[in-house]
Amino acid sequence: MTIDTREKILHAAFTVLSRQGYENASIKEIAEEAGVAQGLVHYYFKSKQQLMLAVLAEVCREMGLKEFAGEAGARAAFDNFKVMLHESRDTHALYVQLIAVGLHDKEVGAGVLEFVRTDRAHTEDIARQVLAEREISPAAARPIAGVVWGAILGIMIQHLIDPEFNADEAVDALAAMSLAADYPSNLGA
Amino acid sequence: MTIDTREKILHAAFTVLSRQGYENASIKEIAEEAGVAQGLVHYYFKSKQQLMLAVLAEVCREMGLKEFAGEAGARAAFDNFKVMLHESRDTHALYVQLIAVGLHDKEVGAGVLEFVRTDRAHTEDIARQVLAEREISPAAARPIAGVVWGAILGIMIQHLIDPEFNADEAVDALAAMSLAADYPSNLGA
DNA sequence: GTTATTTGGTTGAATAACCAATCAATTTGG
DNA sequence: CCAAATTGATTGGTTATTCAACCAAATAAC
Repeated sequence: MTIDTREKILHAAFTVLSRQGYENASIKEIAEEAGVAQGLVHYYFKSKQQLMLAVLAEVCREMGLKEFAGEAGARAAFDNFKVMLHESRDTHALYVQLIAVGLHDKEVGAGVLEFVRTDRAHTEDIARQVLAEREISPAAARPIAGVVWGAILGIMIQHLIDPEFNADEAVDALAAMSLAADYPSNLGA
Repeated sequence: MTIDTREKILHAAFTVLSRQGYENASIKEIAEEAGVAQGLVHYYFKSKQQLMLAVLAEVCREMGLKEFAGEAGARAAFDNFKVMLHESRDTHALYVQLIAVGLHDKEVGAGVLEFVRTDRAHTEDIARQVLAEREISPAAARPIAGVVWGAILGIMIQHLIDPEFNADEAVDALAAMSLAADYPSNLGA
């Protein structure tokens, strides 16, 4: 039974962190959740911060990028996001947590930044394709990606915070707004 | 010299929190920053959580709502946000911090939620006015507010995280997208 | 007008709990 | 038999919170 112990600890860390938040998550509790002695956590991760970075990598992987292309792809991506909103609540909560930690922790911040840039670049690609399909200058792709990616994050956060927030209709509105026929006419000047 | 001591502590808490983040901000350090004995902090705020709530109120006040109305007001609000992005960096960082804390702290979460709802409702008002000016059904105001408010938060976060992110162009794009002439034709069904 | 007394503000040391990290000892598996 | 994996007690430090003592100024008593 070689169920990777490291994996077990990592998963326990994920669970405890998303349940209790960063500041009340102790190594002791993570070890307990994993059903393992305290010392073992430091055997696999030399510091709590290293463990955090490993969890961050795991979170990024779980939110990982599927491939979408063109306007049809954009619509598929929005639909996919609607599903994720309900299925990956814990992952999203942990993600927001890590963004906050990253604001004051250099290493975590660097990891978060890298993921954000990659993900936003992916959004920008799709935007560029949509613009190309409509034979519009691709100059607007970057600002649009900033808006759309930001709106997705913002909707995710509202969905986490507010049980009455209707995330689905917001995503639909975002899709409509970002795929409206003529919106970029006054953009990319 | 009756400079309100409570105020002094509150301000010190704001400073230390936005400088070091929630999890490394100790009462001791806040007291030092305020130039005051440790015990005094608990004299004015019976627990660290109470202090957090007071700081949250202060943060909400500083991000507080100016009044805007109609499409002209919407444009003014976007411009105002562009200024705030650069002037209120600390406040915004602390805000994100508190959102994350609120995910696992009931009281802070309630405070954050209240502010979010108020602020989003304000956005919804403006949206409704813009729709009215164009004689379009106001049904779309709520989802649009979810998107625009979320995008603002998302842009704020990107601006905090990524020094190379061009927040101004993103805000301009958001303004263009949300004020485009015909975007809501397929919304509010 | 000059002592007491009370009050609210302030101090810093003490408490008790908790934490990440270390490490010597033990177990397990090849 | 050895090396890797695992244990749990220990260490050194930090934390929020409590508390008895102290101070200054205001109020009351004489």
